[in-house]
Amino acid sequence: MKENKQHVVISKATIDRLPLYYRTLKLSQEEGVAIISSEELGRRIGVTPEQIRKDLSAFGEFGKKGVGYYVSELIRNIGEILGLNRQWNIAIVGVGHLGWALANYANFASQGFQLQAIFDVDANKVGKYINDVEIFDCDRMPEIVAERDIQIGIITVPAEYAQSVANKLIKSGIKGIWNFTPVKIDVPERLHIVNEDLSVGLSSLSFHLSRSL
Amino acid sequence: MKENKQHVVISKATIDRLPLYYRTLKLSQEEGVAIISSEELGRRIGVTPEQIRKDLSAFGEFGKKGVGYYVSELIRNIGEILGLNRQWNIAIVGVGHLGWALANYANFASQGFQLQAIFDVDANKVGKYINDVEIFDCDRMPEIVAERDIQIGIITVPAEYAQSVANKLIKSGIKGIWNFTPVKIDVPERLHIVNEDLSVGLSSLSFHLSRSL
DNA sequence: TAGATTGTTAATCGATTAACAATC
DNA sequence: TAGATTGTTAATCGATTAACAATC
Repeated sequence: MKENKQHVVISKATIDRLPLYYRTLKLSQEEGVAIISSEELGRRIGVTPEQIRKDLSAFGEFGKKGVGYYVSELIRNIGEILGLNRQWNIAIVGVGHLGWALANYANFASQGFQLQAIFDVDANKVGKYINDVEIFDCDRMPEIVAERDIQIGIITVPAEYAQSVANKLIKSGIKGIWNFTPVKIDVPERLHIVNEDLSVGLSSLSFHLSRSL
Repeated sequence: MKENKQHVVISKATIDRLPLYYRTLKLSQEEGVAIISSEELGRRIGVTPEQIRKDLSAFGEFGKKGVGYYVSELIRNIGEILGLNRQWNIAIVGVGHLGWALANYANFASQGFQLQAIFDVDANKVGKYINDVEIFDCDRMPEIVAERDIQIGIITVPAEYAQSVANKLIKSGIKGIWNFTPVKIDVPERLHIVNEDLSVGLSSLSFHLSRSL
C-alpha cells in the first residue's frame, strides 16, 4: 500500500541527500546489484542507514522488511520524487569560463536536463554554438524561453548583472534559477532558486587548515 | 577585551556563513560604509541579525554596543578567522571543462588562493600553460607539491579516478581537498575535504518545480 | 521458524530565534 | 540622558540518532 504523505514536512537536508541516493543506486545497478539494504547503501554514501530510511519514509514505503530495497524500483521511485523521469529545458546566461564549462557538461543531458539555449550580451559570442546549442542575444530571452519551454535558468554572469539577468529570466517565464554568482538575488515567492556559491568551499578549507596546521 | 573562545563549538553552518559576511562587508566597504549594524548586514545578505551576532560571538566580541560594527575591523577579524589573511597554494588535478574553468577563475588569487600547478595525465596537455600556470604530469605530483608548498588540491577528474587522485595528493603532502566529483572519497582523519557536488543543485530545482508546476 | 531489515516512534542533539541585560 | 545595538542566555524549533515493533 503506497501512501501519499503530503502532510510530512520534508527538510532541505533530505532533498539534498536524495540525488546522492539516486546516483549511488544507479552505480550499484550498473554493478549488477538487484537488492540493497539501507546498511549497505549508507556505507557506500557515508550516511547512516537510519538516515536513509527516515528520508525515504517521508515519501512512502519503498522497501521490503527483512529483505531490503529493490534497486531498480527504488531508482524509479526516487527519480519520480525528484522529477528526474521527465525532461527539463534549461538555459545558461553568461558565457564566461564557468558558463562555458557548464555548457560543455554533458552529464546534464543524461539526467534529463536539456540545454536549449545560451544567452550572452557579447556580440562576438552571439550566433556561435557550444555543442550544437546556439548562443542568443539576451534581448531575445522572452521569445526563446517561451518558444522552447525553458523552465530553468542558470546564471553565470558577473555578480553586478545577476539581479537584472534574474529579472529578465523571470519576466520571460522561467520557473527556477540556479545562481552561480555570489550575490543574493531577490525573486518572487513562487520562484525557486538554488545558490551555488563556489567561493565558500575554499574559505571553509582555509578555516579548517588554519586551525590544524 | 578579546576573549579566546576555543571551548565554543562552531557549527558547519556558521563557517559557511562567514565567507558570506566577509564578502558583503568588503562590498559595503567599497561603497564607503564605515560602520554597519547586524540589522543592515543581515538585510543585505538575507540572514537574521540575531544569526549574525550569534555566529560572530563564537569567536569574540567584534562590535560596539549601541553603535554596530566597524566594517574594516570586522573584515580583518573575519579574515583572520577564515585564514584569508595569508596565502594558500593550490593545485588543480584534471583539465576537463570544469578544471579549465576553475584554472581561469581569476577571483581565487584575489582571495589569497594562488594556483601553483595543474596536473593531468594527458600527454597532449602536459607542458602547456593556463594563465601562466604550467600543466604537469600527475607523476610529478610529489615533487611539485613539496617544492611549491601546495596545501590544497582541487579534484576535477572523472569520478572513477577521484579516489586514486586523492590518494596521490595525500601521499604528496596535501592538507585539504576540494572534491568536485560526485563520489565519496575516503581520507585519513587529519585531512579536510569539502565536497562540491554540482549535480545536487539541478535535482533540487527539479524536485521543487515538479511539486509546484 | 529464526534471522534480517524495514518503517516509525521516542529520545537526543544541534541550530535558530526570541528576549533582554549590558553598554556605547 | 535616551536611543540604539551588541553579546548572551533561555526558549523553540528542527534534524539526527536510537530503539524497537512489524513483517518478510
